[in-house]
Amino acid sequence: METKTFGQTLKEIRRSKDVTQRQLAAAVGVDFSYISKVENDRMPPPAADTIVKICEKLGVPPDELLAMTGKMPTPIKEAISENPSAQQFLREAQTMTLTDDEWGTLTQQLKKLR
Amino acid sequence: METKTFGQTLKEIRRSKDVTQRQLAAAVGVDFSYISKVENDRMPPPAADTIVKICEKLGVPPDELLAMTGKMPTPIKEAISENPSAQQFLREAQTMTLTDDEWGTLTQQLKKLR
DNA sequence: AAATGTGTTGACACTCAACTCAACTTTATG
DNA sequence: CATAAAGTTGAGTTGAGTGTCAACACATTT
Repeated sequence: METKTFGQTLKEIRRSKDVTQRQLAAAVGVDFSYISKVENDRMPPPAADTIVKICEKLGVPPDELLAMTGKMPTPIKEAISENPSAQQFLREAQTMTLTDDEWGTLTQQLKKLR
Repeated sequence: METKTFGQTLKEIRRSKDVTQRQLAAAVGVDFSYISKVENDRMPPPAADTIVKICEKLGVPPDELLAMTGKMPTPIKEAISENPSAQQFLREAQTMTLTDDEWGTLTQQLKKLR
């Protein structure tokens, strides 16, 4: 399973939207040379919040790119940090080492809560 | 609700176990003066992994101290980072801004999975 | 009182992520 | 070809996090 890198993926999305590195960088608030390096995997992926901004400019949901990096946007991290119940949940979950399917089940049950 | 600080809590636990700052520091692998500062809240709480080591030496579960800091130990963070399904779950959870009770419910359902 | 054990403080150091800046090269356009 | 736009590269910067080191102070023991 040859998986695309973060940089390759970003480059493809950006090009498909006909956006230059400079345009993207300006919209996001970083230097364009940084975008170049990220796209060529000469630097690790940007901070989660920067990824979110990138996806906003490119008009795509951030989920795919975020998932590739294993990073979580600040709002989510804060929500967890401030919530002992959530932390408790995560510690339990980790000791159980859930499968993907099990996480899916939980996501379903999550939606049923409302 | 006057909440105890991290430093106060740590100091109490350490003293209750009759351990000196130097003993604790040596066991954990940090300078004893650092322990002093943390206990007096002159520095922010240590990294999550250091907190875990501290609790090991003191023979208490790390949950309480970890919860006070809103930090997550490396193993848990990695488990999430490597798992897109878990991230998906957390993003959903965050957009819903769950209550404590709802987190509790999920923790129950989590246990029922096995 | 001297020595030893314990705790406190101020200043400084080290690491890493996440970038920026300046110079250069490559590609597209008139 | 000339010019400009777009992309690449190496070196340096910045802030947050996580501590260290040396000096001192206080308490206890011998």
